[in-house]
Amino acid sequence: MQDDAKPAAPASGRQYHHGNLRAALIEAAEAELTEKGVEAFSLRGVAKRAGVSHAAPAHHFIDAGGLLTALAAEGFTRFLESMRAAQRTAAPDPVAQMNAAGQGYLDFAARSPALFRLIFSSDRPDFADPTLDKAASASFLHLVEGVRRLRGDTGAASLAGLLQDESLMAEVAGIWSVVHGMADLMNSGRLKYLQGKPPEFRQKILAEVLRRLSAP
Amino acid sequence: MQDDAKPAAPASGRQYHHGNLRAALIEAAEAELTEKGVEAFSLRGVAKRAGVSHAAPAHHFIDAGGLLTALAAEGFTRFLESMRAAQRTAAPDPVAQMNAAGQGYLDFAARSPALFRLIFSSDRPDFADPTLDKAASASFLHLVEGVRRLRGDTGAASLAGLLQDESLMAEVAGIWSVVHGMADLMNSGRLKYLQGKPPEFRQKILAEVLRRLSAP
DNA sequence: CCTCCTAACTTGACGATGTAAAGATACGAA
DNA sequence: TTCGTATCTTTACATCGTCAAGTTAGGAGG
Repeated sequence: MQDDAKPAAPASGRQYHHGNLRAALIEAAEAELTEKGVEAFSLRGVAKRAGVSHAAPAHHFIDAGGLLTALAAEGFTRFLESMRAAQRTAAPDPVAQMNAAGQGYLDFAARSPALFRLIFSSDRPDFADPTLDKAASASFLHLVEGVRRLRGDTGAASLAGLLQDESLMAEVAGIWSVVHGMADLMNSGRLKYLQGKPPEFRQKILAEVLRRLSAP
Repeated sequence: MQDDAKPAAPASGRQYHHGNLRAALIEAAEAELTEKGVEAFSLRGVAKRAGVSHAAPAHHFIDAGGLLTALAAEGFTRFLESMRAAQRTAAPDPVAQMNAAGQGYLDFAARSPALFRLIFSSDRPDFADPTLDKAASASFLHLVEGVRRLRGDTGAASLAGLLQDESLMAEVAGIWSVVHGMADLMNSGRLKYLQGKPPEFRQKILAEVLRRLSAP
């Protein structure tokens, strides 16, 4: 009889203490999100997936938005990791790195469309939440640093200082906009033309656009 | 006694025949959307706004998605008109025209954020609907024509022909991506930096990006 | 003018949803 | 061993979208 394994699922029937319900709920929430989409997401459906009663989530998250907030934080972490992973396989020069980051951005959107929509186009996550705010800011800072290397800006700088550099932020806004726009249009299916094409195609377009944007 | 005015609201209490409920529902739906957002949109709330029973919409739209589909079609029409309006006040050369179209794009997103999210980031409207498809395609074609003028492409061409022009479509995808990305990031509040700035600021960024993208 | 057909709208009901309140259980400290 | 408390279940309620059946009114045909 499963003695010390802290079984995630009861051997028969139910058990009161799940052991690690919070993490299980976040995992179930992602499955629910992937299958139903952000707009049809159901908290009771998540509970069912995790094998607990429909009111169990309330003890780990204040409400449905709270669960989606936690999931969004996890989403941003994976989003950043997707960019980093792509950059690891690329040449070390700033242009190649920025290009790879963009590819990682698009990869994430293609691989986790529901999560992408949750973190970029939903009102439900609470961005005042410290955990989510930290995860989102980390992604933003990663982009800013990439642009700084692109411009040859050297040395460390405070976040407040970076935000006041109008020239830098204008370039950040421009570059982020292209990449995000392409990802979002692909993801929502509004740019049907991009959908049928192989990944190399969007890569070529993105590379060309970034090349023009980062030209002196 | 209001004889031929076809009053939209009953003089006292309710009346069975509204007269023009379909249009009134679409109008009410936009108000509901603006106040509650796409994700908290309620069909019963729309009915209440229009002053009819909760089941009345069913006789004009198959379901909630049907109403949102009609509203999305109207949204695309206004979206296109917003671009056209901005272009009318601009110089006639292709570059200025494309710039103005981009400004109209951003203006629409800023003025009608809920409608913008409905037409670009929601699964609820049914894009297989002929009316919505026509409205969405009109906006897309408008963009393609603008890019063609930018490239100096002359003469008429079939839609099928344009879609097969890889070089053209790549440029369309690039330009649309920047403008859309900037609009979406502003709209969702994910690029906080852009939010506080005056409209002229985003105009300058967009103009600079478009200039680089349309350079030979 | 009257009748009646039918579209337009209301009423009532159903299952599903999010969340609050109260009860049940089991872990862990004393 | 006892007991406090965190964890989870059960029950309950308001609200949601949608279906079915009933009610009203506008208009065509006599």
